[in-house]
Amino acid sequence: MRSAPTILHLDMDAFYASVEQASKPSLRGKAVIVGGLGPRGVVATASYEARRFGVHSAMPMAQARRLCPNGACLIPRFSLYREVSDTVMGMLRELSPLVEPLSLDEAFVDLEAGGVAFDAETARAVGERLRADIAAVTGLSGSVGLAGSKMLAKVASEEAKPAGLLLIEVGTERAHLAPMSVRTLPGVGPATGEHLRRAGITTVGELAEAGEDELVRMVGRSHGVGLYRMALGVDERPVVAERDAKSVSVEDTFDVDLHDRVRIRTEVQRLADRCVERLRGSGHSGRTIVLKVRRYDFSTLTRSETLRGPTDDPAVVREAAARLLEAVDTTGGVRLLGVGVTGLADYTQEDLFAFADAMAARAGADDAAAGPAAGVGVAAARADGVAPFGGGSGQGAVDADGGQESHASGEGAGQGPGPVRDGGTGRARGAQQGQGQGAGEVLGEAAGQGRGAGPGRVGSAGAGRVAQEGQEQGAGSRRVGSAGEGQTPREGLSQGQGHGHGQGQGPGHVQGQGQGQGAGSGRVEGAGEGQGSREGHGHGPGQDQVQGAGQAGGQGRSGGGEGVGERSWPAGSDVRHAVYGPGWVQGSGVGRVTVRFEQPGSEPGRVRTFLVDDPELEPSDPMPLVGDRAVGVGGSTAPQGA
DNA sequence: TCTGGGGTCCTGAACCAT
DNA sequence: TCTGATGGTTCAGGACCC
Repeated sequence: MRSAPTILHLDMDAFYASVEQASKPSLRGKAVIVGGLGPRGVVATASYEARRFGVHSAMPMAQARRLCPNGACLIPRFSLYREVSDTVMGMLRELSPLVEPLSLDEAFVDLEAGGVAFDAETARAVGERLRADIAAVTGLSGSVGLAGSKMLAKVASEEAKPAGLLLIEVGTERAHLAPMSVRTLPGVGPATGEHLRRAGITTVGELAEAGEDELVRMVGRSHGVGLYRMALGVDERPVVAERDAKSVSVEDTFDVDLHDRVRIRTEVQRLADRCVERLRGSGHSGRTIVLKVRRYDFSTLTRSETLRGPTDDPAVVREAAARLLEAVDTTGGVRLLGVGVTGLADYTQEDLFAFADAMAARAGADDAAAGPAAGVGVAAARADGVAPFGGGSGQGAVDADGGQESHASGEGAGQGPGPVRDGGTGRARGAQQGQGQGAGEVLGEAAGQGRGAGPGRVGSAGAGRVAQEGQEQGAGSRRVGSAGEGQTPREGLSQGQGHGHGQGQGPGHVQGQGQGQGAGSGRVEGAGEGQGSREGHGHGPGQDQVQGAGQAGGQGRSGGGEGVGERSWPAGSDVRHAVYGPGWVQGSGVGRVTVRFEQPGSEPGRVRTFLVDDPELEPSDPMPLVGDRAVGVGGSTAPQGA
């Protein structure tokens, strides 16, 4: 505990909602609710105007709408919040090198380390000036807490909200905390709070009186000791500028529970890929793979597996996640799936051991796959045209995915020296030929042709070529790989057809062409390693969007069955109209979208309604917020007239 | 009215090695 | 060889935070 209140905690007021109000003049002074708009969405932040109706964060969005029917419900725009946050954090770093961000809207600053404050008076002056500077630069308000420790500084900023500053003098901590609820203390949530309440402890003062031994007995050693010290106002934790990430994870909650085991398996594969993308993006590899499953009754379970060494190989993570899923009972339905990686290392090593482990786990298939070979592989393809693994390799007929259901099929053939790897069969060396159903991953020196359904990966390492072509017939919104032939009955919209053709060549270099035909709204995205290009066009009432580079397979994400061929315009998202300029979506439905044309700094703008497929209306990047030091977003420059 | 997403930290059980 | 103590690691789950 230091002798002067020189630890500053900044907490931006209703951050996401305030950013929305700053960037949308017509919302200033109005109730704004930011959060997920789907059937299972929850409130991330509500403006103070909305809070007066009882809306608060973590509340189901449906409930928030009932409480505040006239509030503007908007999806979060994290890229914009991040930009604003970066600006604010930059201002904090001008005060001190020791800035510890806790989230986009919150941070500790050690003013003493920055040499800008050594006593209560100078600390208060710095805090006031900071609040004014933030308001001038971003147009937003923040609350500041000042104290001799992090815990007290945070308590102070919470008390100062909204738009205030509170300084807790050193020496007064215990008296200041004593009458406050135990829930004020960090680490005391609903469970611990209830636990303490049942023991007759509701205030911090009562917590201090209970004594350390009693608290340890009640909530365990670590928590009990920490709680007791906090109750006395003792917190020696330093402000730490950089903290290493300990894990990376992605998770998705589904609008409706998933029952189809094949679909669940594919979602896990997709999450694993996204997780690895993030893992690589952060420059990490990781050793422990974690699968998270939340079931229909909201019970959550996790399963994890620790590899012999860290990996950032998507195939290894996919396979580990798939193995973990096998041990989970999903009957009854699944509402959330997640894949994470922990035990991070900031280096990437060739994950040969882990790969060998993964292969060994598929012993049966391995036997068939070793050695110079000419063979046939069969990978399962799913009902919606997605094959988690695929391709063909090895000798003899193999089932690449343990014999799962196959409703769609394709063919793949490869030739040439070098390993061909797929999800289910292990490796083979030498001249090879394979035929597989589904789309998959072919690595190695290979030349061949493949046809398969669903997203997969076709890449070749080394000198070789992979050519593929295929056709797909699918229905409704779907995930579409580049190549394939199959019939893909789908849940959701069940009409429509699509055909895709792809061709690719060369190591890490794939060129493709796509054709789309039909009434399904589809979206095809190629996520790419290497280089390449794909083209696509569509016919009929629906439209396929094709984007992509590199891998011929790629990943696609469906639009979600909102109707045939319709573009989606989530409320709050930014758009630009060829005639009226920049604006934001106020609402959409029954084939129409309502847009308000305004921007930060302008007067509240006019509202116009368009058909959802109006060709003059395009999604766009957020506009910058304010002033000279305004946050630039998405490469935008000065505001442009509407 | 039905509960997001991305994290961190802690605890206890099980297992293994010494 | 068996048994018990001890400590490290892994795994699963819970609580909490923003």
